[in-house]
Amino acid sequence: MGFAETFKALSDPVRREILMLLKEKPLSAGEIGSHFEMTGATISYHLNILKKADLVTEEREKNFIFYDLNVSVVEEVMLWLSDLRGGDGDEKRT
Amino acid sequence: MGFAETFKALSDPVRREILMLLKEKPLSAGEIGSHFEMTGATISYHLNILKKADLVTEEREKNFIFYDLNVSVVEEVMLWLSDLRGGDGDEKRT
DNA sequence: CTACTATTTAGAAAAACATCTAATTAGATA
DNA sequence: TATCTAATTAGATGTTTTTCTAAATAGTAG
Repeated sequence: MGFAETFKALSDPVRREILMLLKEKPLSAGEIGSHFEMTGATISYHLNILKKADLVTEEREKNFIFYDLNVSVVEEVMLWLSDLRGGDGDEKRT
Repeated sequence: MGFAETFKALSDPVRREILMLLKEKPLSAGEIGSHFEMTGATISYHLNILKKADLVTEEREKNFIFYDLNVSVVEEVMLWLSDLRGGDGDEKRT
């Protein structure tokens, strides 16, 4: 997978907002798009980046494609940060 | 501060490696540079981005400038991710 | 099969980024 | 003060990113 891709994906405000929307429930590309002042093509571009980073999954249903947050990758990032922070849980002892 | 700056800073592999080096102990710009195949100017550029994102602090000592990891910002990012993941700790109940 | 709807792909253009070399600053020491 | 060392700033350049419009795909429904 690679943290490069993941952090790159997380580094854009639009993509972070998309993820926050998906936190509530899966949404179609169109529904996601309606939250932004951007063309569908641009939304598609961002969704593709999120998909490549494995931060979202997609599922086709009828004429729509629903996107959903992939929590496990979010947790991997948290682990990386946890490692960076030092130790990996609640540091208490010397 | 803004997550935009922070995630952008984290999105580069060189900068992530710098942070990992600083996790162990504070280092001078020169010491950091010696870990990479890059000019000092480029390292300085990256350090500046990390500094603007508040991910590192700097401290002058004699002729050197020592950089250190700022753990508290790392923790803020973890909180954001935690929120994204849903709930904020160990989800257990329905 | 045709037409409609949802979404993606292609190509272009502007802005941001990462890197280099050369020049500059700031502090330390002779 | 002159010079040496550590690091930053300036300016240039090639690459990547974000965004758009227009065209293509894919699946639905008549």
